[in-house]
Amino acid sequence: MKTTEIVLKKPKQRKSIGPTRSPETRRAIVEAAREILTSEGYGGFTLDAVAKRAGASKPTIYKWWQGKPGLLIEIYDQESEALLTTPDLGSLADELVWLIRNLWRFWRITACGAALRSLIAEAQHDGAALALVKDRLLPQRRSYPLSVFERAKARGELDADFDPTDATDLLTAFSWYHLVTDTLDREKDIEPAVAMIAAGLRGA
Amino acid sequence: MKTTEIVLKKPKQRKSIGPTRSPETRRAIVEAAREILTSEGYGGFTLDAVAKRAGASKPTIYKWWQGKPGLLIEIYDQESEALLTTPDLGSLADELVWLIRNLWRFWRITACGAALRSLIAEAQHDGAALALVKDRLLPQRRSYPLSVFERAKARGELDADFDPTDATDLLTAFSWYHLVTDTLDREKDIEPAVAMIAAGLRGA
Amino acid sequence: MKTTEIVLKKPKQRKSIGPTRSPETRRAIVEAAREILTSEGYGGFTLDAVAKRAGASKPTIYKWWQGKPGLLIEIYDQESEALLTTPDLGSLADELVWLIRNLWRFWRITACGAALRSLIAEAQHDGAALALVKDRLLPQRRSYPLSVFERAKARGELDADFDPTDATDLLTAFSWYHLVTDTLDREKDIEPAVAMIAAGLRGA
Amino acid sequence: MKTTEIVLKKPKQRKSIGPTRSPETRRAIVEAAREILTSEGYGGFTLDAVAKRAGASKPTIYKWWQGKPGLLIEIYDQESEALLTTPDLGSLADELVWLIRNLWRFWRITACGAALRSLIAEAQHDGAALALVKDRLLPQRRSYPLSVFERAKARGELDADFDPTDATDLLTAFSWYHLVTDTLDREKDIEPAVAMIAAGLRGA
DNA sequence: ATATAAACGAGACGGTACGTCGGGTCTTTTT
DNA sequence: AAAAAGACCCGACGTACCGTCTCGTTTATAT
Repeated sequence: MKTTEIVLKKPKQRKSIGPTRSPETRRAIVEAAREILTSEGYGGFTLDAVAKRAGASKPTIYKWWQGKPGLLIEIYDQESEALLTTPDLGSLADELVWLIRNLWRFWRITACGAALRSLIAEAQHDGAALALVKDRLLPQRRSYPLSVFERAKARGELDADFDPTDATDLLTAFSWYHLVTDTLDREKDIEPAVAMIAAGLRGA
Repeated sequence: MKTTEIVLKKPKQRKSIGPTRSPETRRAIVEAAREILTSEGYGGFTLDAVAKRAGASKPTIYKWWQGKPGLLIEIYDQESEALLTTPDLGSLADELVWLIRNLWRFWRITACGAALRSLIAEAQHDGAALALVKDRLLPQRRSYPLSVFERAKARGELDADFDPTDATDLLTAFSWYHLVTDTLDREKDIEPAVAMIAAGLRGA
Repeated sequence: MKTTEIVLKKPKQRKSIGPTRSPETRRAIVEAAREILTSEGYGGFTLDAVAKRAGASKPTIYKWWQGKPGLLIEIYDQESEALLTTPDLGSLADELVWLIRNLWRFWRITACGAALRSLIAEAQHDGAALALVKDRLLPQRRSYPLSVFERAKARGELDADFDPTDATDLLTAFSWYHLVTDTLDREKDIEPAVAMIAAGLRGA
Repeated sequence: MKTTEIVLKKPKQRKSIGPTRSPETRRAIVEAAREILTSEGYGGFTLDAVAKRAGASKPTIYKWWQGKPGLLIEIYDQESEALLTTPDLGSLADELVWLIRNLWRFWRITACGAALRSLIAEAQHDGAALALVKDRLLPQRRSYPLSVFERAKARGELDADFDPTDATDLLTAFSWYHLVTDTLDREKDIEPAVAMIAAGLRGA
């Protein structure tokens, strides 16, 4: 995935603001990383490129984010604030479909899809990246569908003591699978999969 | 992931055997790749290392396999011949559990787990690798659980016209998820997941 | 000196004609070598390219010409038959100027200039090439101006026992210098140099 | 020209000394290049070898010297400081003989002979190398015999308005010819050639 | 006021791997 | 017996990122 050199804007030079971390530099780096990730994907996402675009220096990036994975995590964290809460649609299955479709669209539109793909790729050869994914990303992601399951319990679709962990993992696996095979646009696959899982939950 | 240089055996030099592809060289290269993948993982899997260990030349590798992804696919193809057929265990759920457990063990024991992890990683920045995965690997893998579903149909657990595609993809997603998060040893996760899916299938 | 792939004509495939050297193959190889040398220069003159263009195989080239230098020598030998004999111009200096100008033009027009440049380049790291140049090329080249010196003796411009070796070497050096610095078009440099040498010869 | 691997000393690792070019690295690279050139000649002079011996990295070499020709030029420049000034010997011819003999010895003893041979070889297929030779090397070399000609003018051997360019080029050609034919040890050839040229100069 | 300490841009640097090119050798097959 | 074909190893090429290491500058804080 060779990428052409695209320089959208000349970053203005920042200087030290004394012995405190510069929020401006921090913002510029994350922003540059996000832009590169969006426009070039994982292939063009090198720290050299990020530093250059941000008008920052590589040591600064390594100091605060340790490396690629840390920076990617921060991007994911920041941007995932924008993930919408699932509305009450009357049934567990409908809400799960909505939730996953929303997640996929979020991944496609924001830099988070590319960030997560990159993280998964890194994690295959970098133990630290894998640890970050497991310790920082997954717990957070597990909380995303919690309200949906709570509502289903209130509705009586699920037992009150139902543990959503396994179901959540299965849904995550399903979404990751479409992410890494670059098939997030196949939204029609969502319904059958959710139907299968939802039926399983009811039956359980 | 710095790795120490491990040279197990000095490969003898091969010469050309005329205007035909040397099966010995081919074997040596695949074997070397498999060994490196097993002992070093994706991090140490460089074509330089493979060529050196195989006593082969990089141009030969690029000529016949085009690059890393092609070589990885071949390893996976070759080795996956050893995947066992699932025995008749009396129920769909039991057989699916057995099948997935067997797949995970196969991934852990052979080089195929590392190969698939590497392929998935490559596919995140290399379109050609992604295409290989989707066109060469996935179709083949979809056929793996076919006999299990056929038996379930014969048993009456599933309708005769049941299409196993969605269920297979979900099981694949589940396995890939554990692969890329390096949690193939959590076999206890298999049963709940399969139970959910199997219940969904019955309910459908 | 990156060169674009130029294939002027598709060489027809020749087959073995039995236990005799094929004159057609020989011709095709030399011709292909000459063409590449002319159009691409030393930079594009690889045996792979020659073999491909000639529709021949590298082993055939190595068998009959041993390698690049041998092939280059043959090209030079063949083509240098076309070098004109210097006419009687009435004076040694005039004839030497004519001779050198003719040589330079010959180098520029035919493949021999490029061939000699290539040979000189090869000879800087390849002892065999150097030996070929000294043993096969130089003696032959020394004979080129002989008739001019003979005429000068007859005319009385030189003593009867004059040995032209040193003068010839100096003229050769002068021409090689312009060859390797790619300044064979500076014909105006010829006269002053020859004047200097001719005056020296008279004075001697 | 297969060469045996000779490692005389294990180079100590250098680190960056900040955003300034490290003179130590520079020195180490030039030194390594010089050593390889001296011991192996042009045949063994690869940038891989230079980098390895210098304990430097190839990118550093390419960054500062662009490639082989640039490095060769620097070696020549640095080392040619050691060229001796020709003493007053009373006659132009004697001084020219002394000068050329000194040059040849200098070429034989230092790495400059090999460097110049390499440069000439490179220049036959690399336009940039040729340009370097013509623009950086030749002008400098033309100045070498200037003082000799000046003394000859003072002595009255030459007219005050004599332009030494042609004579210098002829002498350069003569020396290059012996360099590329690896006959720098034939010092007895110097006198006749110089005699011819000197006589020509007087006669002019 | 002044010294200290931290943050930062800059970019050099060693290192590893990349993917490619050309050289020279080997063996099978064809004539 | 000779040639065509092409596979093969080797070594070098020039480039891309990686992660680290100063340097010099700037500024808030501690003296």
